[in-house]
Amino acid sequence: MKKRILSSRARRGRPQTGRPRRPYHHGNLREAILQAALRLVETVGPGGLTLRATARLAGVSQAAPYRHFASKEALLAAVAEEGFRALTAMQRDSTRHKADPIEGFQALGLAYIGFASSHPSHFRVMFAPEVADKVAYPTLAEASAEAFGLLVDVIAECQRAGKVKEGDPKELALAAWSMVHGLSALVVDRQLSELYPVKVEEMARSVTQRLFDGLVLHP
Amino acid sequence: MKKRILSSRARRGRPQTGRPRRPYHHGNLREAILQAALRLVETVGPGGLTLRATARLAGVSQAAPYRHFASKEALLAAVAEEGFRALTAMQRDSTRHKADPIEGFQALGLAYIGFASSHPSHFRVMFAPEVADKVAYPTLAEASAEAFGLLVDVIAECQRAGKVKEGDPKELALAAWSMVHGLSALVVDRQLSELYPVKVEEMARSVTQRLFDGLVLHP
DNA sequence: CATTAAATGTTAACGGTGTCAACATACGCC
DNA sequence: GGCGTATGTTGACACCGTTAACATTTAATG
Repeated sequence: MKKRILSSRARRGRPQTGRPRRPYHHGNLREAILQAALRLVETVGPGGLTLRATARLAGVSQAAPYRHFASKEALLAAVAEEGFRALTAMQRDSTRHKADPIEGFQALGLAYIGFASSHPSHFRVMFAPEVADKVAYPTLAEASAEAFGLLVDVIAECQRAGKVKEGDPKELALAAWSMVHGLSALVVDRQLSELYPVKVEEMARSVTQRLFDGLVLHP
Repeated sequence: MKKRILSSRARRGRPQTGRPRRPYHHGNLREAILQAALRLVETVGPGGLTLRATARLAGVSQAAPYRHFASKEALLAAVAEEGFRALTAMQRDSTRHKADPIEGFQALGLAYIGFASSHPSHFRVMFAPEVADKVAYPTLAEASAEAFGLLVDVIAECQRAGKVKEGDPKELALAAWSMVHGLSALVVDRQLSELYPVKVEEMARSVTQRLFDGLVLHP
């Protein structure tokens, strides 16, 4: 039999008529912690995110997050998943009301880069090496696959309309994804800050256009 | 006047005729620590690198690295710089003996992706957000600029030979860099593992070729 | 060569971190 | 009402980055 020491400390005298005084059970801690992590990532960056700081921001004890996330990595995976869903939504939005499928294609790429440059830290978490074992987080893999699917679909549509060259849409999508992901990564990791004092959107348009038209002259 | 306690511990009896027994001063600790960090990064990844583990691997005390690197970030910056120099060398090698400048252009891209996929952790350090303030590490910025310069030069050469479309070489280089950097990042962050069970070099060839020829049909 | 300043390495400590075990409280179901 | 279980808290451990105080070696100066 185990001893039960240190029981029932500081019983509150009254029901505390003012505020109900944050009850012992939070109600929706998982969501609250996710939101706190989101906010922290956007402010201090992915490397600066701390499980303990997240708990403090959510107003709970240091170990409370472990009831909802198996580890810091799992929390980051959840943040990443949230990011892929937001990206997908933003991309879907961008293609709405585009008559020409080619315009939709380009809009998708611009939206990708737009998301990255407006939420750099969130973008970084989505591709952070700590969460690379996405097989361990199936819903994360699914969310990421959905974003890629959008791209494959619009390319196939362009091909049916005779606006894009033939070939496996997935292969073309990989080329397009590489391009916008590369520019996004360079922007997010501040690799271009002094090189090109140009607006990001301008770079994005230029770069995607180059991919559309090609670089090489064929006489 | 300060007390001098704990002085002169364990005087060695003899000059230790066998090995000279690692002297108090290492001789070339900076390089040794850099090498240790390199090895650690390649084994445990950039996030797993620890200043203390680096010191242990180099066989010195935990605080010794601080005589040569101002902080963990500075050590990472040195590792990154080393990476850019290795990348530049590998790229330079790849263009040697290429008669057609276009071939040299493509070889540069393939070498970039080859470096990334054969040294993924090192590649990640080179673009890690922790070292993003590259203004603080001028030699790092210089090493990275040199690699980009290689690309700009070969593009200008292709243009002079009438093999590549006109335009600011730096702008074209940005498109090319984005593409190979994007594919590299996706490979390195294992974003394609199940999507494309194809050899990386095959993907690299396909993707760069798509950039050369363009995606769009112009009737 | 003898002194001594500077460079280089060590030890010990501080606050912070991820994680876990033991414990406390509240919810929901019988 | 009683009780199992989910949820939250406390306290501890090992490890980390960083710094201050101290030790040892090298190099410069006479």
